[in-house]
Amino acid sequence: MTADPAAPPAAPAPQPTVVDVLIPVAVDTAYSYRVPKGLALAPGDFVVVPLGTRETLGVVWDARGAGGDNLKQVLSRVDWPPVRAPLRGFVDWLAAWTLSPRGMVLRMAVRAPEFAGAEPVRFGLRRAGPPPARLTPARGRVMGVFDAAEGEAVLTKRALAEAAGCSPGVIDGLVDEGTLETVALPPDPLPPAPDPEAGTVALDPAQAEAAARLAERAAERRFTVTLLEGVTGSGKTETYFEAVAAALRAGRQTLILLPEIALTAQFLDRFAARFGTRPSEWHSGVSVRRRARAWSGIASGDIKVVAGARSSLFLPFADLGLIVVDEEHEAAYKQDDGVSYHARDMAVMRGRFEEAAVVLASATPSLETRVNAETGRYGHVRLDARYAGRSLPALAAIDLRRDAPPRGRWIAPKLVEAVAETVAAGRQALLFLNRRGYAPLTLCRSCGHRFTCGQCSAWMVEHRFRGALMCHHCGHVERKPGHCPRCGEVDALVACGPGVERIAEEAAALFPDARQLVLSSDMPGGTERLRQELDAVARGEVDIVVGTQLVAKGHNFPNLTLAGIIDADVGLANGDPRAAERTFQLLQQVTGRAGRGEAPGRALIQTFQPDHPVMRALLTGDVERFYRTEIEARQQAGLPPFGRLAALIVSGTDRTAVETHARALARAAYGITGGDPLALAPGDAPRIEVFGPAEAPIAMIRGRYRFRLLVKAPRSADLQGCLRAILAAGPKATGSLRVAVDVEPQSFL
DNA sequence: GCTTGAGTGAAG
DNA sequence: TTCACTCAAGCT
Repeated sequence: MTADPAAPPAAPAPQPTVVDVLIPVAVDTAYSYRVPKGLALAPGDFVVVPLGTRETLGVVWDARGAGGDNLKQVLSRVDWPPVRAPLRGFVDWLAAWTLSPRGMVLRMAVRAPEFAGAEPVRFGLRRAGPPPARLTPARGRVMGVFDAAEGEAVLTKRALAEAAGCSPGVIDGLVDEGTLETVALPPDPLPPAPDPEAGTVALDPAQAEAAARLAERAAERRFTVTLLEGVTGSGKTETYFEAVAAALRAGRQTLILLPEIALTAQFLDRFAARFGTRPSEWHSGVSVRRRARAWSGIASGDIKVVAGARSSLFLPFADLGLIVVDEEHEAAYKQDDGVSYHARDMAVMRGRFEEAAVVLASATPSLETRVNAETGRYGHVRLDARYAGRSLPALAAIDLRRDAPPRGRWIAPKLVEAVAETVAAGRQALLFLNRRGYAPLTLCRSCGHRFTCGQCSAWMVEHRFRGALMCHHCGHVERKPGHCPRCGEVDALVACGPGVERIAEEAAALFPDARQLVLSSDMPGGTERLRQELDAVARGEVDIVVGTQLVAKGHNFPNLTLAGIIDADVGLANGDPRAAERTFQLLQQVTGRAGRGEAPGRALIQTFQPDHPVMRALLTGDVERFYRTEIEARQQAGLPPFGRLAALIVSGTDRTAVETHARALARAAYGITGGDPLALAPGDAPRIEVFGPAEAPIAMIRGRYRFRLLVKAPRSADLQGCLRAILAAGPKATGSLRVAVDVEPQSFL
């Protein structure tokens, strides 16, 4: 990091002799340090301070005048752009809201510059002396590369080795002989800034009007939140791009938040088509070097648009004018480990601190956001028709009580027929089932033994590709045995029920000539491979896609005309108060994948409950009625956004310890809130209530037992204060036991 | 989060 | 006695 344009001019104000420095570790209070004579420090400055035996990076949080004699001294000031007041305010607020130590929140904001400080200089090679005395064939090829290049060529070692078809060792040898020399390469120039006038996109009148309203918000220098609600394929992205253009024209920066998996080449290319260049990317797949460069570019204000995953919320924007949260209903925006926060809600607050416009975009908004839009807390812009006159897919249910597939098969005859027609027409078909693995249950035909997880008693799911049985609850894996562990019978194990792998097997047998791809989050290769495969589907390299929920996320497959839902009832019965909302959102997104190109699409939904409100809403398109019912149910239950909800999570490796601790914590909570765990009054009760152990079953997640105590409060209650009091009064967690707080998404305004 | 120092227990 | 490990406290 070099020059610092954002730094305040040499302060005329009296220099503080003591500063409070927040350190990116798990402490909540900023520590006071003495300022050495001659060092000018202002709030937001990065500094190096002694902490215990080590030295650590910190940020000046407050510059109070004087005081304290036996304080340690600030070691030095680090020449990076300071953390601006809006980001400092955001860090403080987020820490208070999530009840996390402020240092931990700061950590999320300063993890990147640690890379920046270590940014390595890259070296190149150029010709410096006479050819070597001993000219081997490999050396000759290296010299040939320089001969072929014009003028003073400077090449990286890797590029040179590749061009010459030799190993890097050959090049090192030439450097030793003095034929070549290493020179520092200038840093890559930043990519050109996005140009709001670069691409012309034809918007239809409805889109143009919506775009104008969003652009107006983005051009203002004030905090607003607007819900952009548009059916899948209505051109939401192109519409909010106009808000991005407005922010660019106003000279301010934009952050586009996307669920990690939606950050594909496809999205970046759409952006490039409109703005002439790709946005800066920010997610876990971006290399350290590129992150470091992005961080400084964002801090200096040179980078105007960032497309990123939830961690990009903490980037040091110099002048943030617009935050877009795409697919705002996505559960992936919720961070569960470490500081637990909901990125959509935090985006709203970041916007508030930055005086920026916030746009929440979704085809199926979350209930919280929908209610906030209806009550006028958020603006509401709607796109009701598909772009360019394209129609929504034709939807039909396949009633599994009447039109069931033959025994041992899962794809109903009607759906088989539809897939055959689709593939024959040169189009793509999607078979969707939200269940990973081959079969959710394995049992012994001879003795009836069910394979359950030894750690948490959930069913073990067979994964045939891997030859393993897996517990989706706690991650426990074991090899699939050849015989029954109870009665010893050989070859008696049967797989019950379908998973995506089994559907893929069935589809492969039914359509042997079709090119098929299975997409599931547990497939090897990680997110990078997944991104590539999604792009391959978009390019039409696959006829039949068999996938779990990740195929629903923000992808445009122009040649996909059929969506078949294998089992629409999955997830409706699992006791989660959001089950219906989640299922509706998921199925709406999946069916919406069909017919986004020129050819019309259709969706077939296999279900045992065609009369369920979720199915009715999907089939009739009467979304309003569905939302109405769900919102009323929330209101009745006093759940967000009508009430406030948090969970105290007790976790540990010892089941009994977790249970006793949770009970003790619950007792402390009852003492403070006066709640009765077994007689919960619904609605806006005047006191905070705790759902006790009786209602909160113990779960096992990633090898740890976990107990959730739900704390419910009316909107007006001081939930954070109450949680703090409970934590202070409750027993102290020790050893592997941990107590975390999870504040559920809701509205702040 | 990280370091440190106390405490524990098994091997030497 | 020594090493290897876990655990809890404190860091300005």
